[in-house]
Amino acid sequence: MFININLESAEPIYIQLEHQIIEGIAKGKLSPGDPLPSVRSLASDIGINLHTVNKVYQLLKQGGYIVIHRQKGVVINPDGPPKADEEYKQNLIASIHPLIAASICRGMDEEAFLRICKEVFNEFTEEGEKK
Amino acid sequence: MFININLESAEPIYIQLEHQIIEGIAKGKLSPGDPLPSVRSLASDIGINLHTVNKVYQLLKQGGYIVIHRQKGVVINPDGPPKADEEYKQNLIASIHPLIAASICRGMDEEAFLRICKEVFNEFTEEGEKK
DNA sequence: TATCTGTTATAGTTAGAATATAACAGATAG
DNA sequence: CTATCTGTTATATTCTAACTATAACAGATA
Repeated sequence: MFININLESAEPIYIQLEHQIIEGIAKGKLSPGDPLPSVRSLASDIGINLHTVNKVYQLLKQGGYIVIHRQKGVVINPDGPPKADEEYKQNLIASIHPLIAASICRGMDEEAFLRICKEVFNEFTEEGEKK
Repeated sequence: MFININLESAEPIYIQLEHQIIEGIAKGKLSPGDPLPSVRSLASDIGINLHTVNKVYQLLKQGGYIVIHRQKGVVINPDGPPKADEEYKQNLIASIHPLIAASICRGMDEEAFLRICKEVFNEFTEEGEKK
């Protein structure tokens, strides 16, 4: 796997892991139908507890990113994650809100902020091409 | 004050308070030089502990949003917060990164994401006009 | 039968968040 | 001078989240 956990980070391990798997999907490193390691193997792989991995899998399942076949294993949702609905967008706005407020305070205008967003988008679409 | 804390939220009180003050600055409700309540009065105002308020003031001071005159009180930084530097932008990118990854997974394209950002920006610039 | 899967249960440690109470030093108003 | 305000520091406690550890269970598979 491409997982890289920073145990010193203030960001909880399970959040780091969740983000990296979601980013793996966004970049096309993980495609619908692809298998994910078992909770035990992934846990020993990155040197953490299996419960932490299980927690992440539950969150990803809840988010529609993965499907869990009880005794088969974990698979990236063959249908892909559900499309962004109104609830998702509201949460997204709530997350972006404080970032934009701080950026405005620090003298960034809309254009500068959007440029940064575009850069991040390019990072994903470019790496999607590579594969 | 315009502060509104949700004690039931999973988001820590001190984060909520910090965000709301920063948003107050971004919207022009708080202008450079404006005084902020003392840690004790604001704490009793919103029904929380003075140490929680003090923690927020320390964070805001560290971020350059406010200036603390030991026995006078707390004031919005007369020079305004420092401009966004490279470090700030890197942190901003790190914060936006997982949001964009999740949005891509959920079928949002760059245009849809930028539109939401623009909406949030309008919320600030519009309210800035009101004042 | 042995081994793998996710799942559940229980218990422990550690750290962060929030509160409570108290005290200190400098400034200010009476 | 005294009383009161300011931010600041210290100490202690409570509660929860995050993480780990060990064990067991049920279903599937080789």
